[in-house]
Amino acid sequence: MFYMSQYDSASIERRWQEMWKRDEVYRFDPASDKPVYSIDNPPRYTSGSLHLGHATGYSLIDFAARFKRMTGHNVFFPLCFDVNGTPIEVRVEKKHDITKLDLPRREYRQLCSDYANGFIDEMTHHFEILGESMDPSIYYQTDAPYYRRITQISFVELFEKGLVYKANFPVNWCPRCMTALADAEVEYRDNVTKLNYIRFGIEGSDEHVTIATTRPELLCTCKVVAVHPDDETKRDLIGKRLITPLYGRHVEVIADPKVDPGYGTGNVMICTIGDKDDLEWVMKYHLEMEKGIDETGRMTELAGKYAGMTVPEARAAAIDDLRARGLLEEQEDNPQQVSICWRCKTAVEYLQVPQWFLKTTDFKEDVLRRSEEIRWFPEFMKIRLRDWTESLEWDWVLSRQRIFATPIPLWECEDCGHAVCATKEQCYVDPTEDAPPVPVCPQCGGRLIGCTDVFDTWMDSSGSALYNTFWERDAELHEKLFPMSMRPQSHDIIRTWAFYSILRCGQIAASKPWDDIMIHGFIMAPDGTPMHSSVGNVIDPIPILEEYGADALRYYAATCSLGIDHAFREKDVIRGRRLSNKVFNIGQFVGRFLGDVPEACDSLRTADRWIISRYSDTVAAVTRHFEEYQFDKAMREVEAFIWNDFADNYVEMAKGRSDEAVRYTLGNVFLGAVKMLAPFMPHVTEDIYQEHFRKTDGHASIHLSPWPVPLFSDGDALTAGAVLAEVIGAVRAWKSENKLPLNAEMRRIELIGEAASVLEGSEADVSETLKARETVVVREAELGEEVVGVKPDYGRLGPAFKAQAKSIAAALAETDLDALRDMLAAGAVTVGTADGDVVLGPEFFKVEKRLTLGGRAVDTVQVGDILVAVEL
RNA sequence: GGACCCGUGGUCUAGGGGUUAUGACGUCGCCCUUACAAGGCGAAGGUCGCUGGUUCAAAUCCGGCCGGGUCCA
Repeated sequence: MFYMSQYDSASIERRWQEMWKRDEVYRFDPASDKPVYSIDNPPRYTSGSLHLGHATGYSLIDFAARFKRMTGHNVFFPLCFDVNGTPIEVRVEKKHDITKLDLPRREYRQLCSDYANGFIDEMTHHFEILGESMDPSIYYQTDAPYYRRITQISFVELFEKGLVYKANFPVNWCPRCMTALADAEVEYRDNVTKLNYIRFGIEGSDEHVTIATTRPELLCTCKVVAVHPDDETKRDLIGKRLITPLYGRHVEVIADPKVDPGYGTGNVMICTIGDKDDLEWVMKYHLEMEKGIDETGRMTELAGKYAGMTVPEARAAAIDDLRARGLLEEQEDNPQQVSICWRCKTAVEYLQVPQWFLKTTDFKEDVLRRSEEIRWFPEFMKIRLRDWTESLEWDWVLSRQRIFATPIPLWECEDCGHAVCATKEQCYVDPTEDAPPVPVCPQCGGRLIGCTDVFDTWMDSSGSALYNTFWERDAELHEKLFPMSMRPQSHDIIRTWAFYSILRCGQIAASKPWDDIMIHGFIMAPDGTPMHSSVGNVIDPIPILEEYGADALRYYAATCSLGIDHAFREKDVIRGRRLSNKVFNIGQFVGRFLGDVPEACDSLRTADRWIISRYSDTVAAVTRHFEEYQFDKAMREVEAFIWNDFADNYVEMAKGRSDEAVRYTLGNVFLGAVKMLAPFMPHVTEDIYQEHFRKTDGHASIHLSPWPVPLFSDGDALTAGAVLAEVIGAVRAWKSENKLPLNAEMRRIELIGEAASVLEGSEADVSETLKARETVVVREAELGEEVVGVKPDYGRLGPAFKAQAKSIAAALAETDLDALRDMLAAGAVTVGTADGDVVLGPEFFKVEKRLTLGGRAVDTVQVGDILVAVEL
């Protein structure tokens, strides 16, 4: 027979990937009676290139999917893509050098759609070569009418429940994208700007007041000036009126405790509006809102001579004019954090624009309660959701003034502003093209105009648990599938995807969206810093995949524990490749024994009972780790078992055997071990299964075969096996120290002492493994027993004597070895402490003995209480 | 500024009250052994960030400090 000595990942992986696809191995069966395990899989954003973070993240999800499939579940794991939103628009605008105003909506949308859809085939292929077991039979993409229909229907329900309202309210506005942004879409960037000290005249006087501001261009909307009420030096100012420079407007001075007297001059000009503090004051004092900046980020007519300038231009011009008139006293550097758009990084302004809102703040308690019903992995990530939820002050701005997203299914009356919502039956509907459900306004008979706003893309995303469970598509299936089993996602989108999903499933279905949520971290560059294309440290996973194989990359993914970020470690991929190779080679060797594996066996040796017990304990531990999404622990456990216990120890002992017991043991243990590895390394395990086990185990794929169950765990065998491994290890070390090859022949091994009796029956295993002609177990030889050490067992003393343990330990430390030895030989040790004498039985001591063998020309190795005599 | 996570041999990492601290990578030595040299066996290498406290007992629990990270203001 021809054996490949090296595992060739490339050809083997391709072969099984093709088989899985052809045979639809991962197909979800809607008609099945098996318990469902459903995954609210993150639709991959159609941005093209595969990032190492995606490769790792989706592999973690795949581990859960494959495990659940093998434990008898009907797994729902959709192949899906997120095709929506501003990032695609940004790229398309860049590519074609256009803005959203340059093209009819339909054409603009088509450009985006073509661009994004062009990536889908390649991205699907990426999932396949990573071995992800997503099911194309339940495919979806978020820009499709069938998906958008669900988003719209859910909106119709919310609208009908009175949870949607339109308000003229200041929102975060991105002047580049020309759209409103939710708080969650705003990022912050450190920036240094100038703090400008500007003179305001005092009404009816020649004197002036100096005010420090970073935004002189907003002088045109200055409504009021505030000082701190406890600021003695400014008490006289309160109630007076000041004259704004450049504009000559008269504004009142008020006292407000929110003013920081230490910042600038302690005088604050309040404009409508520059930042969140302004906004707070606007609300508190009901200031009239004036719009100094328009939707494109340019100054309005209010700004007078600066009208039409961009914000930075206007700021520079205003400073020049102030300086020219002697109104600018000084400038100093002012570090600040500027709000920026998370998509395009443009500075965000607060603008008052009519927007559609979903009531959110009323549901904070609701979200918190439901998040308690969900099992979080890791648990501490729940705190992030709680903190975010509790800190929310505003409702969710649903509307965006963009194009490539789901249209808001509303029409508004041209005359009275009354809003008409689409009917559920109409959806999917595009109000910019389709007719409203009623011909004219039901209130005044006016003409209805289709809404041109679209939804925030989180409105689509947060409905994935509803879409996946056939909500409004198939009532019976929905009942069966909802809530879903598990949501996997990264920690950065807890405040968005997780939060909005919980919110909306609560509002629409009065339920949590899923039972479990699994949060993974990011993959960082090898030095631990984030990967950014601008830094040039992005690692492309494809060459890694080609060099080491998908199973090796997946091994790396398995080492990434949940919840925290991980630097990429190529050495772990290399380790993964070694493990693939190792397992493949074990398969080559063990395969020789697998022709005839007995159904049962009653002639098991100690070594067999040992490895079966170790195997059974491993199955139990690994299963538990999988249930808790602790893939790193599961992987470590499986790897250590296969490599150390099974290959290094058991297989070495089995080499000289061919009996029924060894065939039974190798067959069962190896099959189960390979199955435990299958979720992590689907290719090499499939290869071994197809080669050696398919006929006997009887399943078309290892991934459709049942998860292993423990056989038995025999405490005595575990102890004996550990001793056996220790003895073998000690003799190997002895050979190594004596510069002997491992396979050096030995005449005789004698295992001496009471403790050696556990190895009775394992003599052949010792001989065969260590190349000894003979091994004997002897309870008594001409032995001398010498106690070389007596140590108090603090692990027993502590619990037994509690507070007294310290003085006992101190007294024992002063007692010499000979005295302890003599007292122990007599049965008990008496020590004097401050509280009187204490009598300690032998159970409180760890006695180190050395056995001696008189008069024989042999080398001896001590293994615990066993003396190993080796004779070459 | 707040919340959360993390500081463990040269590097990365496990362990979350019990006295001999896990493993990987790297280093060194030996070995081509009826699968695997991309392997096996063995060795060296750590006062578990610092500092108080709780406890009979702390890498582990608590407080403070230092350092790194993430999310948010």
